Amino acid sequence: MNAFDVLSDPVRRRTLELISQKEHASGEIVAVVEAEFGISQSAVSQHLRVLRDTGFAKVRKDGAKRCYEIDPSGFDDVNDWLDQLRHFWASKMDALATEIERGKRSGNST
Amino acid sequence: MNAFDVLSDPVRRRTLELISQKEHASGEIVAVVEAEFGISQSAVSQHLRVLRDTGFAKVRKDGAKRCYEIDPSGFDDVNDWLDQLRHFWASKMDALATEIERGKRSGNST
DNA sequence: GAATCATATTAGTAGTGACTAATACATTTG
DNA sequence: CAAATGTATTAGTCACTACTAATATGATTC
Repeated sequence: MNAFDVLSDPVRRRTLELISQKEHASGEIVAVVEAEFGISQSAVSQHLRVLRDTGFAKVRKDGAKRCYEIDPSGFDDVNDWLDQLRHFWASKMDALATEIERGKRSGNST
Repeated sequence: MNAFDVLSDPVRRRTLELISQKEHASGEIVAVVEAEFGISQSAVSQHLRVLRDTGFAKVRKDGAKRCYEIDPSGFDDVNDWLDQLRHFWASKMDALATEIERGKRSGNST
């Protein structure tokens, strides 16, 4: 499964949101996702496996618990691809400057 | 279909690569994708529809031809989500500075 | 060491979406 | 207009993946 497929699942995106803020035990993730999506512990565990296997999450053992934290390396392919696209259209589209700058800066000196 | 689902398909990603560089007629896209992926005109047309419907591509009529160009607005959700995640882990992870700066130093939205 | 807690794995199922084949629609050309 | 070109749509099929239920594994507690 490639990086884009990983991010295409809403449960995995929510999980990444959680572990990007701070490390979370599997059980904590299960609690949140179970509440929000209504799926089982098993399902969450399978998603966590995907995140591990694809380099989006790292695990640490803490007794019987498994603590998950985000692993940015999983995003490399996605970032690279998006950057590549932006490179092309940024060099062509000017009327899009607003679009592109949106959310980055509120004033520029050009 | 949401933005992440759109990007999870390799044919659609390839199509976005093509039309991000310059406008292309449907037939040109079909030619490339048919060669690289071995799928039919119909399949490509269905992918183009998805890209239109989700704000990733804009179409212009040119006689019987349909010219597709990229529409950056489709990427907004993806960019926002990725930015949000980066915001959190950026405040925590330091060894990642390189990763984060890459793509920002050019002044583009990420 | 049995019971319990925390998580992972496995087998089987169902829904989604990507595909083909056929056809429709729209435009250009003879 | 008829034929040809260019693209879109539709119906049906198949593969994939997310899910549940059941079970396994592994750590903690009594």
